[in-house]
Amino acid sequence: MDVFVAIAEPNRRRLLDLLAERDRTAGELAAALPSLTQPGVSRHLKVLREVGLVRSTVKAQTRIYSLQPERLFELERWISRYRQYWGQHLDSFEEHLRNGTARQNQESEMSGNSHE
Amino acid sequence: MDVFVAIAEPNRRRLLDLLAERDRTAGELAAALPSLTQPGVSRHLKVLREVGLVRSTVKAQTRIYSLQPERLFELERWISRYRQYWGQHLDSFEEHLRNGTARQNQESEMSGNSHE
DNA sequence: ACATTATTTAATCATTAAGTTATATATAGC
DNA sequence: GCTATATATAACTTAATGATTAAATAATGT
Repeated sequence: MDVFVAIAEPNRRRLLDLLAERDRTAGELAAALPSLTQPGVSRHLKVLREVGLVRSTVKAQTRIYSLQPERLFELERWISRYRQYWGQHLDSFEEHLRNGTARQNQESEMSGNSHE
Repeated sequence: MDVFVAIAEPNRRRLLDLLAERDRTAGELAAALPSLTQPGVSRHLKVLREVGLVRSTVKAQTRIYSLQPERLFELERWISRYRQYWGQHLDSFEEHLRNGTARQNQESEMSGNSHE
């Protein structure tokens, strides 16, 4: 699995966000995601470990997880190409986003000029 | 499907990259991804359309695709939180990435200090 | 109207992902 | 050594993804 797939899962993004604040034990992380069972969280943590986005160290019976942000840079590098599109007028862009967020599937297809 | 899942697929990232250069017809895009069949590319384009990352307009029998970068801003907003981690020393960070890219699964688990 | 070109949609199949419960592992404290 | 606690792994099920081939749709040129 690669970084892009790893962060596609919202629970895993949430886990990373929590670890960006501070290190936490697996138990704390599991408790922070009440929509999942403990083994479920553990499996997401395993994915994050395997992809190199987090690291864990054993402390007594607990495992302390910490963020390993290096590989997020791949994402940064990819998105940087598109930064030109907002870059300048960030504010109006964010507003545009907020307005346009409703109409998803526009299927514009405004048809050519053949029969009119 | 959301933006994060949409860009998790490498062919779809490639399609966006191609459209970042310039508008292209569906045929040109299909030809640019020789590892996929034409219907396969068409389906990826459909995903990108539905998620709002591209738009298509009919021109004669061809469909011209163009990038619709707005929704990529969601990704930008998420990653921006992590930008603090490289931000300053970008160069050394990229090098670190290059070096560390081999050892993926570190499973550090350096075990506690109980039996030593 | 017919053949051709460009593209999408449908049907199908294999693979992968994610969730669940039950179980295993490992450490701590008595 | 036994029990409790913390966490991971296994086994299993279900759902989603992506690829393929075949067929449908739409516009063009004759």
